[in-house]
Amino acid sequence: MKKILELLSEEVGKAFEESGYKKSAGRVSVSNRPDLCEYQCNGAMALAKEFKCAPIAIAGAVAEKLANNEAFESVEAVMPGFINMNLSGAYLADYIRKMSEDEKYGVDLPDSRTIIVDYGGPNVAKALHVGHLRPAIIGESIKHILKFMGHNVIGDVHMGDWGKPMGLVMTEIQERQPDLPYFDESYTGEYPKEPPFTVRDLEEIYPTASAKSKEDADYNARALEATLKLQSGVRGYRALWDHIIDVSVSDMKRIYEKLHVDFDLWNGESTVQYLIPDMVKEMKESGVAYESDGALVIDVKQDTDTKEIPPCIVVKSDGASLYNTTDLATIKERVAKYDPAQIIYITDKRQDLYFEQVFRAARKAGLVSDKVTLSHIGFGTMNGKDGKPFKTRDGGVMRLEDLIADIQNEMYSKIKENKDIDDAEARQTADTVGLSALLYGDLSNQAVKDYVFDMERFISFEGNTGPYILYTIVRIKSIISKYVAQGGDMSGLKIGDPVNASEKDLMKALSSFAQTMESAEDELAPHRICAFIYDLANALNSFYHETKILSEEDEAKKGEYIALIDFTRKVLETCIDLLGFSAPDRM
RNA sequence: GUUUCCGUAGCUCAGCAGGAUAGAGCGUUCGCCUCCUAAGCGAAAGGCCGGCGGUUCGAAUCCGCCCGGGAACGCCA
Repeated sequence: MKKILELLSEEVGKAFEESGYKKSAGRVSVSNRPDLCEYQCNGAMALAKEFKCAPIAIAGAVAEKLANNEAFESVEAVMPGFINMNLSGAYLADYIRKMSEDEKYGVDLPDSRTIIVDYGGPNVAKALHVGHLRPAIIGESIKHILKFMGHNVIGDVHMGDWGKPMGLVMTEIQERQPDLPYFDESYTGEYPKEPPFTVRDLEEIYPTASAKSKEDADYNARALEATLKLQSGVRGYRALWDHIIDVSVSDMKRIYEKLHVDFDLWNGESTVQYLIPDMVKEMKESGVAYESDGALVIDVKQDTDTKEIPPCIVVKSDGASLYNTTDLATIKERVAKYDPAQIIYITDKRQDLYFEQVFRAARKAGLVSDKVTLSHIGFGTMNGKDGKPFKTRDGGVMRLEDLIADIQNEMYSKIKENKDIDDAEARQTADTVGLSALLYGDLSNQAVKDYVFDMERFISFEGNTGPYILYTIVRIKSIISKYVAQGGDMSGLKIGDPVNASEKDLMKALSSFAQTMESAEDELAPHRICAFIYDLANALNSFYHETKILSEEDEAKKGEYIALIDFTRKVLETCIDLLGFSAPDRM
């Protein structure tokens, strides 16, 4: 079904045409002067020069043609040449009714593509920390948005499980337990089933190893050697690696679940090892890759470049593969396995240049055709209140699990302060509302920008926050359950024509859902949805205050109100689901 | 140094296929609960949209040059 702005633009476009101008001048937008009108068209002013006449004359002629159009309550030409319009309540309500009956609430799904979203990017050698928050929740939301828009979306966590961090961890384990059979290359027996470390150990081993490698060149060399041994398939190293993966992945799943983040694929850099030798061989044979300073590289410079783009290193001079190698091989695998129309990478924006190199190298090496879109969404940093990257109170890197727990605990205290409810329910509500605070606080910002993590602001029930949105939904749920308890029947209720300004405003807010979803998809921008539901929640709350719903004496009108707020609830719940959280029944 | 992203109210952020008086929230000030959740609603105050030029009838939005901040720039991811 068509979007409201499309429908209005068509009407106005027709009027332009009838007046002897081009139809495209009739583009209608939401008014930026709500005090003057609801919708506006600025097309007359653009035409003035071409037709050498005053824009107001054109606007006047067009407005006249629209005078009896049933879509509008009023159409007015205003100096210097604006066409100001107010919608007829019946027309708007009719649109909302159709929208509410549509499976996708009025969003058209013209094409369905296979899209792979590569997000999360945790490293199995390290515990998930705050730096893993943004890729997880932005990616998850984008995945939901694309699915809603009818695409076949595959989310891949794409773990870092094959690079130097693995070598570092193994080296440190060897330091501590040199007698383990994994390090004895003459050992031929079965390796132990139980891992020689716990998740807690792992969390501490990597930072220790990483620090040592920076100070101790010999240690660093051993780590690189261990990495290479793993990659070349030395049996003991593979067995130890399996333990690391098992321990780490089950812990990751547990934490991602708390964020409602769910991956379709738990692949990693290691997944595509089998493709690397042939891929590298082909690159050499075709001549796209050549040796430079001992490493194998692909030139990715282009004539149109405004800067020097260094070549993409495919194989390091020591023969080991790296991030680039596995990413290229992963592209090859994804194309072969899923034939995607698009692959979207969600990472820190510092990797912009890196992805530019990889994308170019992939195309140059013929790994993907030009039909496949390769996109990189680079997001900014989550900062503390001091404007610097977020740290714990003592300056360390905060574990993701602790961050989630902190916000949920804060929310718990807040709920207990405000309401007298039992602990179990408070706890559960706090988890739900706390998660909304965390996700909304992040996703309501444009992804590329850095943002300030401000616990107090995020958990506030006032302003543009997750809890405010949930509060609005809970309010609706509460009215509806009272309505049902009073004997009201939800089936067969229909939205009526608006009887007051706030009801009409609520409908106008609802009507831009399709527009919102389209821009969220085009721009891969969850914050568009946040802006939309914030407006919608405001419109609902204004309506709530001006309209007595349950005490409405006209039963038919009461039913229409209920139908309208229930539809509002559905739209709000659809949207928060796209953001990755849900609403409780009470709070 | 080069490239790139960002600079909007005291604070945190929207707006950017150019449009009429630049929007929210927080904070500040003032109203509103005999009534469906006041964790709410309404109102006031608060701005040379980093600066200077250009394109245009019209620029926060497009272009150029500056200034300020972040980031990246061959064997990390």
